[in-house]
Amino acid sequence: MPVHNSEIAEAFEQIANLLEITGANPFRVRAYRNAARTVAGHPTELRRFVAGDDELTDLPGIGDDLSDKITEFVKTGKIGLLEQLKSELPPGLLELFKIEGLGPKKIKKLYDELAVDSLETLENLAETGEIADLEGFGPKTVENLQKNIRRMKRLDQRFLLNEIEQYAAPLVEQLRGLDGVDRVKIAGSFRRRQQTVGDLDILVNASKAEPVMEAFTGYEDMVDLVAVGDTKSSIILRGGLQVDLRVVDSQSWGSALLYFTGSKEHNVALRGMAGRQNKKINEYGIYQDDNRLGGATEKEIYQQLDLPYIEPELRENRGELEAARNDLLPELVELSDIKGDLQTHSTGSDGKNTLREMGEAARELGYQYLAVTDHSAYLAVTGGLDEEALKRQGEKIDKLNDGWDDFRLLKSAEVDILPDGNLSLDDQVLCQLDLVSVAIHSRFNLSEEAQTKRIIRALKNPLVDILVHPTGRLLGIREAYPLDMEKILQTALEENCFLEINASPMRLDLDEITARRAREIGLKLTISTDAHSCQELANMRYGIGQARRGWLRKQDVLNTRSWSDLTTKYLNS
DNA sequence: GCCGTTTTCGGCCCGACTGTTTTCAGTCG
Repeated sequence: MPVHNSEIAEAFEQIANLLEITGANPFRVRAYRNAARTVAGHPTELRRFVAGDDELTDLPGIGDDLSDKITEFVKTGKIGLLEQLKSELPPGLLELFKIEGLGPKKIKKLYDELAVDSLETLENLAETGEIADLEGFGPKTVENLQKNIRRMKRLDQRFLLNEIEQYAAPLVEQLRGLDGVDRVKIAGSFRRRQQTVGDLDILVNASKAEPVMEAFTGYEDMVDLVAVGDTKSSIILRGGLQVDLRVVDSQSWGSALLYFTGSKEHNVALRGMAGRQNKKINEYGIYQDDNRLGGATEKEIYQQLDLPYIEPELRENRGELEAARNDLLPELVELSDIKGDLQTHSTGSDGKNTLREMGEAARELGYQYLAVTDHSAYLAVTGGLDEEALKRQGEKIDKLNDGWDDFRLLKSAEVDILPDGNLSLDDQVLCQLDLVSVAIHSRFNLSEEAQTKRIIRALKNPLVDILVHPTGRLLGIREAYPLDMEKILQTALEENCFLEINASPMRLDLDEITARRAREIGLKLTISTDAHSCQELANMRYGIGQARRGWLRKQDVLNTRSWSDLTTKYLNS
C-alpha cells in the first residue's frame, strides 16, 4: 500500500508523544512535532521524493535522520523507532494525550505508579479514588480529569466556521456593549480561516479587565467555567464550544492580537527571528534590552523585524516568513474581487429559490453573472433535470437575461461523472450550455487508481469546464475519497479545465494545501458556493478564506474575471 | 533532532492559570 503524508505525520506525532513520556529531550520531541506538521501540510506525496530526485532534507524541519525515517516508512510501511517505543510503552497511552489537562508528566506518573495504560483503566481508577493518592494529584485534579474525559468523548469534533459564527455573534455583541470596551476581535484559528475551529479566542481592548471578566464568566450560554484569571478566562458554552477571552490595554493590542491569532508555529518562528536580532516579543509588545519598540498594532511588530504585514491566513509557518523577508508575499484574493458564482442550485433541482430569485440575489451582491448548475436527473434524490427539462430551463434563462442589461444567468449543469468516467448527459446536450461542471456523487469507495482514472476521463471530455467539490469530503462526516491529486491537477491544466474551491463551510473542497499546489503549477481555480438558496450565496466568504490560505491571488481565481473575459479567454465551449 | 545575519556546537518563545504546594511544576496556547 502506498504511504500517504497523513500517515507519516501521524507516525511522527505518535513518536513525539511516546518520546515525551519517556522524558526525552523536549527539543527532540518538538523536532518530531514540527516534522509532522511539515509532512501533513506538504502538497505532494512524499513517497514521490523517495522514488525521485528531490531531497527530503530540503523540506523545513527534515534533516538526515527524519529523512531516513520517512524513507524507511515508505519502503517498509514501518518505522523502527515507533515499533520499538510501542513495544516499550502501551500504545493505549497515546489516547490519553487527547484529555485536556493531562500531559506527558502526569501520564507517565499514572503509568509508572498505577499501571494506567488506557483510557478505560484511567476511568476506573478515577472512579475508585485511587488516583487522588498520587503525589501531585488532589481531589480537584481527579474531578477535572473525569470532566475532561466526558467532554473528550462527547466532543471529539471540531466546529465548522458557520457554526462558530453563530456562537460568537451574540457573545461578541454583548462584550462590545460593555462600558469601557473599545475593541473586540475574534482571533485564533477562526481569524486565520482554518477549515474547522476547535475553540474560540476572543480579544478585548478595555481600560479595565474586571467588568469584562465578570460579564464573560456570567454569560447566559455558559455551562462550565474552565479558568478564571485577572486578564484571561475560559468558559464552555452550551453545545460544548470552549471560549477563551483575554483583556488587554490599547498599547498591547497588536502584540496580543498577534499572539492570540497564532498559529503557534508562526509565533514561535517569529519570536525566534526576533531573538536573533536581540529583540523579544511577548503578548505585551516587542522589546530590545529594556526599551519598548512597539506593540499597539500587528504591523508595528512586523515592521520592527523588517517585515511587511503578514495576513492572518498565511500565518502557519509554511514559508510566509521567508516570503516576507524576500518581499515575495502574495497579494491575496479578496471577496470584493469576485465577479460571479459558478455553482448554484435552483428549484430546477434541489434548490429552494427560483432562477429569477437567485439571479436577483446575485445582482444585489454586485455580481456580473451567476451559473445555475442544477443536478442532472441521474442524481434521482435531488429531483434533477433530464434533457427536456434542461432545455426548458435554458429558455427561461434566455427570457430572464433579456430583462437584465448588467447581469446574466449562465446555462449550466452539475453533471454526474459515472463510475466509468462517462457523463450523465450526452455531448449534444452539454454543448448547448455556457458552462459544464462535473462531479462525483456515487461510488465513493473506488480504489485511488480507479477513482483517479474516472475523473481524468471526465476532464478529457472537451466540453467539460469545471470539476466541482473535487474530493467529495464533508468536514467531520466523510473523508475525501483517495485520489492522485497531482495527476488530476496536471490533467486539468492540460485540458484547460478548472477545479473548484467549494465555499460551503461543510466542504471547503479543495483544501488549502491542494489549492496552493494548483497555484504553483499555474492552474486557475474557481471559488463557488454551491448555494441551494439565495441566502447561501453569502457563503462565498468561506471559500475566499480557504483560497487565501492557499496563497491564491486575484489572478489565480477564474471568477474574478468578467463574463466576456471568461468566455473569450478561458472557456472552450 | 534541527539549524546557522551568533554557531558544524549550542541553542531551541514566552507568559497565564491551576492545583497542590508553601515556592512551583505541569499544562496550555
